[in-house]
Amino acid sequence: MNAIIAQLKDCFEQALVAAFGSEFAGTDPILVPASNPKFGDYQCNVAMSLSKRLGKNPREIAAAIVEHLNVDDLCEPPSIAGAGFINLTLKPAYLEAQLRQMQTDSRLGIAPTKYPKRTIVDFSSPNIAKEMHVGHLRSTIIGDSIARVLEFLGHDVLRINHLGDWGTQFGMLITHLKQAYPEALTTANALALGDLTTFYKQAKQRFDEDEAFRETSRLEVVALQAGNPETLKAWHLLCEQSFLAFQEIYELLNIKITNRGESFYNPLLAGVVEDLAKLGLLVEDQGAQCVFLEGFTNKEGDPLPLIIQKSDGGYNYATTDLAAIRYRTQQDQAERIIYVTDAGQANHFMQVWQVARRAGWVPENVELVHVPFGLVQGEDGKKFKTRSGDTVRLRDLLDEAVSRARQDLETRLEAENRQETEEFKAHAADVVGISAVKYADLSQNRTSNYIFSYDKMLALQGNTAPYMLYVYARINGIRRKGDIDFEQLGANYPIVLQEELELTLAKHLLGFDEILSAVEADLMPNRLCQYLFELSQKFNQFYDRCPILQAAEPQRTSRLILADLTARTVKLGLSLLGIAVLERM
RNA sequence: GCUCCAGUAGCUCAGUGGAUAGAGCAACCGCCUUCUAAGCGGUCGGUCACAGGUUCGAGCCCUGUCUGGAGCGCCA
Repeated sequence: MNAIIAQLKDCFEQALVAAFGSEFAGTDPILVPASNPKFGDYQCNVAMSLSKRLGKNPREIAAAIVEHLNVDDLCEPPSIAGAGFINLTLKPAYLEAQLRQMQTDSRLGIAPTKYPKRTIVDFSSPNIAKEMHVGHLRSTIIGDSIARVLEFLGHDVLRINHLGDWGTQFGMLITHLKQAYPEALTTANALALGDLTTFYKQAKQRFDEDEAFRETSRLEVVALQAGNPETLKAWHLLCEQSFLAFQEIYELLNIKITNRGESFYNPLLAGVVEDLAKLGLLVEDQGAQCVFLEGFTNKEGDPLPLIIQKSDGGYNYATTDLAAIRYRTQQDQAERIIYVTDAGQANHFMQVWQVARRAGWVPENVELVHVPFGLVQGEDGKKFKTRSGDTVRLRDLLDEAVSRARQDLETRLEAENRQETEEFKAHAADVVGISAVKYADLSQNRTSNYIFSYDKMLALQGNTAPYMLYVYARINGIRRKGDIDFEQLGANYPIVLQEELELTLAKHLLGFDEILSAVEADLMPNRLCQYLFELSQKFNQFYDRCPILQAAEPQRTSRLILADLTARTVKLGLSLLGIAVLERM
C-alpha cells in the first residue's frame, strides 16, 4: 500500500526508457533514502552510473531523466544537485493521503507478501536434562523475532525447536535415573527433577569417575538405539521433565515453538547413509563413513571429511542435520530454512549443506540460511558468567532483570509520590524486565559479540526498551487526559501536515513497510529496533514542540492521528520483536 | 597451517557503492505555572586497524598485512 519507494522506482524505470530507449528497461534506478534531510526524502543516483555507458556527463543525463519523469502526484518538482543527484521531496498532500490509508488499516498499510514461502525457523534448541542457560538466550530471542516478522508478512512459518534429545550422553543420564530414582519407572508422576543441572552434573561426575557406571551407560546407549522399552521409558521421562522446565521459560518469554528434536530423525539416519552410499559420495576412512568435502582442508592440506557414520556404527550430528534437511525439503516442503545458531557453527553448516546439495536434497528454489550471532559477554568482555564462575541460568538472568526493573519502578513511584496496586507493579516490572533483555539483544547487529549489561538495557534513556515503552505510555496518557477514542478519530477533519516536525514524523511512519521488507530479506532485527528508536525520538521531538490537546481544529485531530499512528506502529513493531507494551508505566 | 567472523568517537554500537560518517552512554551547558522532564535542545568528541587496488564515487567491493574471537575426523 505505501511502498513509496517501489512506486518511485517504477516512475524512474519508465523515465529511463522514455529518455534513453527500451534497452534501459529494467535498469536499477538506484533510488535510496536521501543521505541528508536537506536533499529531500529520496535521491536517485543513476545518472552518475550511466555516464560512461551513455557518453554524457551525469548532470545532462539527470536532466534528461527528470524531463521524462512523472512523479507529480507524489513529489514536488525534482531537483538536480551535485554530481548529478536527482533529489525528491514528497508532497504533503500525498503524505496526508497515505497516512489516512494507514489509519484506516488494521495492518497499518503493510500488505502481506505476494509470494508466501513455506519457511522453517530453527531456533532455541536447548539440550534435554540441562537447564536453559545464557547460551540459549540469543537464538531464542532472535529466532522468535524473525519468525514473528515473517509470519506477519504472510509467510507460512514452522517454528522448530531442534532439541538435543538424543545421543550418547543419554547413556549416563538414563543409567543415573534408573539407579537414583528407580521408582520413577514404575510409578506414574513419581519423578520431579527440580534441578536438572544438578541431575546432569551428578550423572556426569559418576560417568567420569566410575568405570562400571561407564560400561552400564554404554549398554544403555545401545539399548536406547535398539528401542528397549524400559530404556525408552527412562528417556521419555527425562524428556518430559525437560519440556516442563523449558516451557516455563518460553511462557515467561511469550514464545511459541514446536518441539521436534534430534530423536525425531533417528529412524531416518540409516536411510541417509544408505542413499549417500548409493550416490557414490560415501568413502570409508579409518573405519568411518565419510563424504570428502570440496574446498575444506585439514591441517595437512588434505581434503576434509564430513563423518556421516562413526567407526563404531553410530551416527553424529552431521547425519542428523542431513536427515533434517531432507525431511524439511521433502516432507515439510520448506522453501526457506533458517538456522538461528551461534556464529561458531558457520563451518558446520557450510559442510553439511554442501553434502546435502551434492546429494540433490536441496532443490533449486530452496534457500538455506544461517543466521549467526556472536557470544554473550560480561561487562569485562569475557564470557558471561556468574560471580562464582558458573554458567548463568536463563531463569536467573530473567528473574534478575525483572527484579531490577521492579526496584527502578518502586524508586520512581516513591519519588513521584504515586500509589499503585501490587498487580500493576508486578505486571509493569515483568514487562519492562523481559522487554529490556530482549530489546538489548535484538537492537545490536547480531553478528558481533554482545556485552550484557543490566544497567544499560534497563536505562530509561537511549536505545532501550523502556524508552520505547515510554513513548507508547505517553501517547496513552494523552488519550486518557483528552478522553480520546482513537478508533473514532477524525473522519470529520483532514490530516494536515504543516510543521516540519509533523512532516518528519509522518514520513518516518510511512517508512515502516520498507523496514519490514529489509528484515524479511536480511533477517536483521536490529534494523527494526533502529527504526522504532528513531520513530520514538521523532515522536518525542514532535510532542515537545507541537501541542496536541491544546491545538485548535483541524490541527488537534490531525496531531492526535499522528500520535495514534505512532502508538500503533510502536505496538506492532515491538510485538514483532516479541515485546509487549504498557498503557501506563 | 587452513576456514569463518569482527576491528568505526573515551565506552557501547548503527551505517543500503553516493553528497559534510551517525546514535546512545559518559562529561559539560540550557529548557518544567503548559498533554508523564522516563522528555527536548546544545557543546565536546573520528587516521572508519594498516597498505594497495577496482570505481565517476569506497567505512561498505577485491588483494595483502596486523589485532581480537570462533572453529578445524568420529561431542552437538
